[in-house]
Amino acid sequence: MTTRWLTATQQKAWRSYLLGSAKLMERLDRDLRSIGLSMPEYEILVRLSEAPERTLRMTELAQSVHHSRSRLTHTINRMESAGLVERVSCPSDGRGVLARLTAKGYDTLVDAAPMHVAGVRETFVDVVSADDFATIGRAFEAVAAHADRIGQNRQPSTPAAADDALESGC
Amino acid sequence: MTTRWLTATQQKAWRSYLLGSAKLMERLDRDLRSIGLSMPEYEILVRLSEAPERTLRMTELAQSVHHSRSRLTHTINRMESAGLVERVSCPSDGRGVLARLTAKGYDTLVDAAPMHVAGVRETFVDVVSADDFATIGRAFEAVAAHADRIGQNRQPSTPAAADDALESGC
DNA sequence: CCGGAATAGTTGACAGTTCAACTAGGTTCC
DNA sequence: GGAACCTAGTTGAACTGTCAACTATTCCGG
Repeated sequence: MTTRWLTATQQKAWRSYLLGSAKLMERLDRDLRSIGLSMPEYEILVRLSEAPERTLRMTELAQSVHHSRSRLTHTINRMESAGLVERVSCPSDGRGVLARLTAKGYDTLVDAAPMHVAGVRETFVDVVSADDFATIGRAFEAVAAHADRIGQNRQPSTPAAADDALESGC
Repeated sequence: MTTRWLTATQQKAWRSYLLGSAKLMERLDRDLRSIGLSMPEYEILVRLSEAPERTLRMTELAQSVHHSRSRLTHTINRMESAGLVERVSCPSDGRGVLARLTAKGYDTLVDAAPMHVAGVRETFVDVVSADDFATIGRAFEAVAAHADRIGQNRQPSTPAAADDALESGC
């Protein structure tokens, strides 16, 4: 099968997306770093703050922020050293570990949230129209759902004979 | 000033965006990794392939893929060891270094591109409507442009007194 | 031209992520 | 009730990215 390359317009849109989202994340990360947090850590604080008892099983938390279990272990290690969370062993499952937000962790989130939300607004929400923002939300919801659907039984995506000349690599 | 939190709808859109784009990048990266490349490396190959002589100054290349100069140095080191690019000293500027795509680098790109483009389509372009995709392109173009504009003379974004209670950290 | 400032690129230490291997506690089923 | 298997979480090594410090060259004002 011959490759369906992106049109010039699609390619431009794709590159704008890559660039814009990189700059967006960069800015938000930089903001958070000024108070000693990173984006992934901030998201963990948010998820825990919303959970009953401000506590979640490691695996649930990992799924919720979409990290690997290993990555979460490392991150929680760092956050535990910083006193933001603590580990509690799970009463109902001997294998399980609960991550619980400490008071300090909660305070840190309360400190960080206004700045973070302001950053999200200033660099994103208030930069695009309300309609466009809603469209982005719907579109990426579909992207996430679709990724799950095909994520199951997927072949390694055709090792791909270079059956045609390079046209536009995106 | 009291924080303008995100509405529930905005928050949902924001989280969908975070999740969807994470899954998207994850998939594309995984595809490329099956032939020994990463997203950043792939983008470098593309930029070089499009440049006259398949050659760019390090700094131009860094700006083009939006990496720090340091990051580019490290990445080009790895790619040079892999034989994908080579360094040439710049004739017109004694400080300068040119990165040039090798034949092997070009072949690698020709191999990778069909799979990569197929991945971009399958997980993104063909998942959302053409209109939505165009909207995303325009929106993130604006985000990128705005980030540049405020990136210049920006105060560290108000260290922010926690002047109000936590409502929704995004 | 000479001295200071700016620019190009590299370096090495550190922080964060991934990956594969591992421990340990549950589940199933005969 | 125990063998085989599955799930939860951790570990450590390898890899990637960041940051601040450094070298080398060019630019610019006097």
